[in-house]
Amino acid sequence: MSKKQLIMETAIELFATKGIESTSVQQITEQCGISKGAFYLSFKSKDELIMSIIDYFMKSFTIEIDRIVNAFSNPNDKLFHFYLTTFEMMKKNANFTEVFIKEQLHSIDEALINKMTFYETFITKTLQNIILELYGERIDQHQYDLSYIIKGFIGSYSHLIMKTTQPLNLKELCESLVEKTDCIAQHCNKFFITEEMFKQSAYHVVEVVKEDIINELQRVYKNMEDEIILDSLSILNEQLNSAVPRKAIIHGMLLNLQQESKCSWLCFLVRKYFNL
Amino acid sequence: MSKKQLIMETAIELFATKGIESTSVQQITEQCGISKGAFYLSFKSKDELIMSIIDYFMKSFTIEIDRIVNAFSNPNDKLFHFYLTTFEMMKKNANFTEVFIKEQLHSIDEALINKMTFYETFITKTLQNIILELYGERIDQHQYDLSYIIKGFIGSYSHLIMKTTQPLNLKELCESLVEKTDCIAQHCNKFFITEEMFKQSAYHVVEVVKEDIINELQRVYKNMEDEIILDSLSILNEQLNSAVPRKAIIHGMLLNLQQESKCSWLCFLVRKYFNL
DNA sequence: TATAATAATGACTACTTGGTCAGTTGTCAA
DNA sequence: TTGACAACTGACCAAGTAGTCATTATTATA
Repeated sequence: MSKKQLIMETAIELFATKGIESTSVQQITEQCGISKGAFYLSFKSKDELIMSIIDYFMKSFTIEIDRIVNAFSNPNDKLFHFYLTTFEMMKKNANFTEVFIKEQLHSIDEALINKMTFYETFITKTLQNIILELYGERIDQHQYDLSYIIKGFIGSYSHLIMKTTQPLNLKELCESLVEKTDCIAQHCNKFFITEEMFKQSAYHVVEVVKEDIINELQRVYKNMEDEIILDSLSILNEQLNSAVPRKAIIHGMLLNLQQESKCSWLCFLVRKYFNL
Repeated sequence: MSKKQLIMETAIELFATKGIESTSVQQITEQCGISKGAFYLSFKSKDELIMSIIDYFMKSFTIEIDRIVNAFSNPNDKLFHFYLTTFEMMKKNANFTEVFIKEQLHSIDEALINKMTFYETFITKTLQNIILELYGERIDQHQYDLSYIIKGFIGSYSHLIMKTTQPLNLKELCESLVEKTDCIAQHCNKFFITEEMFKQSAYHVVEVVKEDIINELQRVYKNMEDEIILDSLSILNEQLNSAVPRKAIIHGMLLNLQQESKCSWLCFLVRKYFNL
């Protein structure tokens, strides 16, 4: 395990029990068994550590949701696995989830807020797509309420998951939630949230821009050694800067890269950018 | 406005924007236009201030929920007003709600945790009673899921209420939520939360004990001047310590006291204690 | 083995925090 | 006008904070 990872994991543990503000860098380094100076070799500030942790988990979560939703064609399965993946990720990263639920992070860097908006918007968008696929025209203006209701289910039951020590049958839970979602979509007539309200409160238009991809590409490039991976990254870079990018080449390069977990986020961005 | 109230209100405002931990006593006193010393005349520590704020709002909320639910006999109205009162209280105390949502308060005094448990349990119990009155036998084991679902609705839509600046028709929202609650209660078959799971995670048996009432009574007594109120408190005290308390007398004293808002919590405790 | 390069240390600084307390101010009855 | 009392002040303290940097240890290379 790299020093960076050690610090992040230790920090999450401490954050979860004592809160972010009340955990000092000193305590983190003591728990890690390293010196204070060593900490500042990995992160240039405490804020950067916090940012990194949040960014890391939000990326994993976003990638995983995207992967699992695309893995199923039946919209019913999509909804089921949207629930299931969410709960599983929360349970797997219980410590982080706890921190995240507890501290809605005031202030902190504006860059982080923008990133968070991106992640949140993407997940909301994914959920909206599932709802529309599932219920289509029929649902009409109900779709925005449904989105809130689904998030309400997740919020409420996630508390249960975090609290309980006994093992839970998450699949059973998700099946019951799909039933309940269906039930509301089929039988309810009164809606409250209008399109305008929804967009104002939850739906920021966030586009992947070429610059983000190039940045991520350069970041990844530095940490790679395998020749095919490096070459794939170069070719991808050429295609990105080309006036007429060829989708087949990009597609192939993504297949090359998807073996490497460090490239997941890059692949995600590229797929969204080219609608692949 | 008393100095105590000034400090509390100023603190809530600052807490809401910067977070509890990041707000210093210095900043609070500066904003109030008082000295640091003056702060410590009203509160013996920052923690006590935090405790007082939370306690104050949770008391108000608990009393209000209890009042409004008892004001209606039709269980459908009860559920509607449970939703409505919750949202209205949240909106009215938006700043506090924000702090409360954002910071799930790690550590802090054990006494506070016990108090919170009491408030939460009482509200959960109230909600369970409404559910049982509404759906009775029919609902059977679904009742625990329903409780989680209702709380999920509240959690999710409260975010909307806090975010949006435009005025919302809360009654319309609550009607739609009652419809959705009904819908799930009537049509869904799959339940997830068992009685055991529910009790373990959310339902602590909390009894009002005589000692709590006596403490509250003495606290209130010191701050009163009206003769009838003072006498009513004395009589209530006698009845509490009597071997055979007479409900009619207690009932009458509560009627005397209920004019005085400072006695609300005392009245609430007494009513729960004697099942009035 | 000698040398260069990198990794890691922890005493240190500059600053903020919650909390105290000797002293000042204001009030009001005698 | 006096004096007693409470309300209030803010310099001060000990403890803790994030972050730095001269120094030392470790490793890789020649």
